[in-house]
Amino acid sequence: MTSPAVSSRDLPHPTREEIRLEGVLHALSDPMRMRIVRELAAVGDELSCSHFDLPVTKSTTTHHFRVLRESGVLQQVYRGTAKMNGLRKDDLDGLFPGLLDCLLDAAGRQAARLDGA
Amino acid sequence: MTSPAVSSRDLPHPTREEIRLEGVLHALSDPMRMRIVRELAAVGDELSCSHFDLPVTKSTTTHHFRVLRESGVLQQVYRGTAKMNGLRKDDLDGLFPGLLDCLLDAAGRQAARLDGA
DNA sequence: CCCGTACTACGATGCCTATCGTACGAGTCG
DNA sequence: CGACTCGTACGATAGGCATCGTAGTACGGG
Repeated sequence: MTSPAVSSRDLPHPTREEIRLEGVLHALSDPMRMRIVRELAAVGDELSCSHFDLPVTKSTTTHHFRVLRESGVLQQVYRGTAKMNGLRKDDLDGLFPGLLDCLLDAAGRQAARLDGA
Repeated sequence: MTSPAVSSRDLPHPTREEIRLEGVLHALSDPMRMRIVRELAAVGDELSCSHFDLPVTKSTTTHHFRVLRESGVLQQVYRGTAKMNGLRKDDLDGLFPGLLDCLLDAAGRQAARLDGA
């Protein structure tokens, strides 16, 4: 029960230079995907796909994670059977300083507002 | 040649409370629409639809302006035959402080980067 | 009143996408 | 090995959307 090795299954990621703002905004314009990113940011660590309990099937969950990865918002890596997901905060901050925090803050404000707080 | 009156033709706008982050992000995830918003922010004033010289037909331009209005990014009003467009900066800043400036900055950085500056 | 300008409405088209279900592959543990 | 878990692949479906062209409406000026 040592820490599980990173699998050789490779997942295509855009390089930092390939990340496009419109792609990031499109990825985050879906509530399900914004929810994933918010949870990831709140934890501040990598999370497995199965950690998320989304109101959609697993196929659809896989789809959303792929969109987030291909737009450059997440990095994904297999560890054993789990696929770990992490925010690409450094890359996003490097390209668009402050944007991620701003978006997360905006999402938090809207969530608080709509929850009748 | 007095200043042209505001027409009675009414255009439906969301109230501030009805504006949704996902709608705003979706609206700005289209390069044509981001271009419109950037130009509007740079001028800092209202502009008529015809001021913009976009590489699409006028039908498509109308469509993009409607998406921006219905998502709450723009306010539109007829003045004579012209339809004037203004950023709803106060409403957006009230809901999501700093977000608009952050997005504009991000778009500016990407434009500078891709223009080989 | 007629014309030109500014913008819209509508229909068509082709693509993208969110969702599902089922069948499958990769890895772990007994 | 065999069973179980995690996640993928593929096909289907339904809806959304960016784009166009054409025809039409609203407004202002001669």
